[in-house]
Amino acid sequence: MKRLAGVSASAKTSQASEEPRDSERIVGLTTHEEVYRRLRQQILYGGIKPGSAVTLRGLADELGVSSMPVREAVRRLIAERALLLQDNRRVMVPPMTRDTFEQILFARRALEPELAARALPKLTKKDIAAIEATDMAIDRAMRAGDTEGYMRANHQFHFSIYRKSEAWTLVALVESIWLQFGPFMRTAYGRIGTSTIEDHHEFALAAMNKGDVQGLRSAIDADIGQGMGFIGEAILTRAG
Amino acid sequence: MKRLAGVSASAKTSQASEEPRDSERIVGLTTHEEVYRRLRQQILYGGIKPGSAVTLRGLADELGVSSMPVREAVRRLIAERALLLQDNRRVMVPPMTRDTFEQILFARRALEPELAARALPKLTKKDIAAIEATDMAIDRAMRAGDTEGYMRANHQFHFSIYRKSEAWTLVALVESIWLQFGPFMRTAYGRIGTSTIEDHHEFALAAMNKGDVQGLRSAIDADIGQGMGFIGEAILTRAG
DNA sequence: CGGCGGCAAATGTGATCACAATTTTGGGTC
DNA sequence: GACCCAAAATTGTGATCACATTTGCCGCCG
Repeated sequence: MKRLAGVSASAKTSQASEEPRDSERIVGLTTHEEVYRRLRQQILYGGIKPGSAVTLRGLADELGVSSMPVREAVRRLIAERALLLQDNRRVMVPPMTRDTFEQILFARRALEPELAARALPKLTKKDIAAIEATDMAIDRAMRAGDTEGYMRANHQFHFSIYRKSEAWTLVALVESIWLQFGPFMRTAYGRIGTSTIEDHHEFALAAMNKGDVQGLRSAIDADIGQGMGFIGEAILTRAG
Repeated sequence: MKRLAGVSASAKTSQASEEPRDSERIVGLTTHEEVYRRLRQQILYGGIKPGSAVTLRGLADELGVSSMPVREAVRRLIAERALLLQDNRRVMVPPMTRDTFEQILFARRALEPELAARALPKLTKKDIAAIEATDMAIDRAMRAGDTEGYMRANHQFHFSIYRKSEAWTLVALVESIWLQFGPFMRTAYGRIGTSTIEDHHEFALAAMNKGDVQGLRSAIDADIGQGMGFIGEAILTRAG
């Protein structure tokens, strides 16, 4: 088995050879790891709508693997709170509530500025240049109205900074938090559009170039508050 | 199969009243859920030493279940960072490093005082009385040198407060953090003994009785700083 | 006596089957 | 036409088997 090669997000897959192609034996990725990463991306960038259900056999058929790796990947995502195991033992993308949203906002402001501050002394000129390039990609996606591209680039912008802190324990906490509001973010942007977004990345980049720790903290905090407030108002006015 | 506790619930009807310990609503327990909770307790209260390896078949034989539920439980604990999947694909209790320890300390101080503050307005007289009783259990365990009893009671003291906040997203984050330093804490206390512990629970209780939010925040923060600093110095001086 | 190679045991991973519980569906009654 | 109940399909859970990789042990050769 182990097809899974180039299956696109929600599109129906084209029939491929059932032979296990060992072309990518270079990376020692297990099947459930691949399934995990694929599902994770779909959730993180809004490929699956909040409230929609996922089934083990459904995912297994879609990805061309047995249900075994899917079970492990789904179990892992449930533990990370990216998926929700209901009392019926059915699995769904968790719907967002006002309470959850507010707590996520608090946790982000408590952790992410700190991560940025820890990363700052370790950022090289090349790192900052790469981050600036990512920021330009964000602008391009925003102007093009490419919601998924925006979300990917925005995620990369933040975590290419945070990862430089090498504070893996805190980074893992923040990654788990992002997984929880990903689908929700997509819904918000999909409804409002990306053209009206105005982030604080310029201030963050300026602070990075100056080595201004406190300025970077403030910029990240402001970016979180602005972006989350933006999408928070956009959706939580109807249900939460 | 499904031995596990001498109770062979045939999964047909909901067997009630099995575990009076952690009072959670346990009705439709699956096998992997039972395995998960058992492993979780062992890790949280130091039943397994940091660095020691666990094997799927070993746990399965020990608990009298097949490897299937163990795989799911272990996968879940890996996702929660309570266990570590090494490159060899072997699973172990993560060893503590100075960096990880410092990040856990930061995250605890960032989140737990807030949880306590959110819980305070929802605490009834009866809740506070129960928390005081738990604190007395802590003292008893401390004087008796009962390390595991102390850890259980201390865990209960903190989380019986935090859970009252009903901020489940934040509580989940903090639970994940506790899972990560549990084994380590046990090692420290086992080496030093519990008789020298001096927590700030009295101050916390006083603040709760007065409804003093800021005082409660400070007490929890001090309790974290003191306790973590204590065990931090105790061990990280040798390796980390 | 110590390093080295190879063979057996142990282990993680994936697939498949069986079963219980839930959901869905279809037909029949009022 | 609405409601209800039974049968069928769907789904999650657990067990077992097969296989590749890793670990550990033991003897061999230097």
